[in-house]
Amino acid sequence: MNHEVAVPEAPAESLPRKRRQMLEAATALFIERGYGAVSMDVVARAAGVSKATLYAHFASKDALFATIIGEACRSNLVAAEFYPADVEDVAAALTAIGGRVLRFLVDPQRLAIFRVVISESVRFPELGAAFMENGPAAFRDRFVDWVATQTRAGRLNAEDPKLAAEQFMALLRSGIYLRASLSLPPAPTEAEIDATVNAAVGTFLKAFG
Amino acid sequence: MNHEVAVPEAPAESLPRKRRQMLEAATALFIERGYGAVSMDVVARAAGVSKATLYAHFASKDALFATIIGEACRSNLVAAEFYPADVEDVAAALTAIGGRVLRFLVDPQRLAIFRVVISESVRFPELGAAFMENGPAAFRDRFVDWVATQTRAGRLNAEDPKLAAEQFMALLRSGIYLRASLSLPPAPTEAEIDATVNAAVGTFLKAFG
DNA sequence: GTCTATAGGCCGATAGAC
DNA sequence: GTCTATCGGCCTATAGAC
Repeated sequence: MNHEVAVPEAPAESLPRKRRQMLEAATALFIERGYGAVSMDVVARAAGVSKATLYAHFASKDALFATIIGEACRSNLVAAEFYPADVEDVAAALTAIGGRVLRFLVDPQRLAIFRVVISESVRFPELGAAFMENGPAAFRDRFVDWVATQTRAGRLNAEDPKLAAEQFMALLRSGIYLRASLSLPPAPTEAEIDATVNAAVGTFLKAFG
Repeated sequence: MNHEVAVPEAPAESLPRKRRQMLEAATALFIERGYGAVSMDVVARAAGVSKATLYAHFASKDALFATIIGEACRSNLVAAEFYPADVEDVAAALTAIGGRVLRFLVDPQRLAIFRVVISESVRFPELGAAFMENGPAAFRDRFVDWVATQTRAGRLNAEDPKLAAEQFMALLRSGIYLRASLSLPPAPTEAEIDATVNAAVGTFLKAFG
């Protein structure tokens, strides 16, 4: 088995029909069941192609897996409009950002991706790196800038914006997130999510407000 | 495949020699490689027994896995002597507790158990429950009591001790823990661990001191 | 490029001797 | 209880026709 499989840098565009079918089927299956529980037979059947066709496009199961999960690690939490420099109420802004992030984190599909990445990161080191780079680190870098901006504007007081940003992200993961990660019912309710975000904002502002 | 496999409540004592060999070999293998990557042939060979003997003791691979990982989820972080009621310096006490917890969390073997549990929790729901109950929840319950005690003594000011305890645990997992969970080098250094604990204690005390 | 068919191996689990 | 030997199935990957 060859584990030196690169994770592609950017998503492909306007793929041929069959290739798109294979990627979509494999993405759903790998995210739902993980690496070991998905066979190339099942991927091929779900995509409506033969196994030989699958192997014509992807050199191995490893390559297919790394391609797909690496792509699935990308998030949409870094769009600039989520982090306005001028805010009237910093608590409300933090609550909005935190709510967006935590709802993203506890989304069942995102949790499934997280489970797959964390469990295969030992065998596919580039997977953990791609996840970190495109997910948590990308968000953190954007959020660090926002915290620094608010500190310069006198609305926050974070000596070390990077530390403050990491701690805010950590506070969002308190309580319900671990339970959701471990697939434990009940699923987080909207009320729980809001309460967790509000508590995180409260503690963050006592420390850095 | 039968997924309704119970996780045992207590560790067995004075096991027959071969049974102990099987349990030890299987524990190491499952923790290191996960469920899918370990075969019963390999377990039997590592334990120095035949596969038939393995199946004489454990009804299926599922049963063996649930037995072993459920047992491995137990932690030793709840011993009463770690949480003295009378403390001179609450910051120092928090730092001691936090250091113990975070060093426990980033220990390579514990991280490996966490990876296995989180990835198999979908297929083995009782595994996630056993992990939560014997690990994070057991520690949290003990720590909640300590926070409540310190609040009554006037050394902390936590209106909601459970929330405060959850947030302290979350703050400990900020920064280095996610990186370590994803198997990303470099491994956390002692200095990083201490800095993370100190930062968690600082933020916690600003909010609840 | 895409198919059918299959090679070759490892899997979980069991039969039967002792 | 423990062993050797093996079953039937599914796995990754490929050969060869079109």
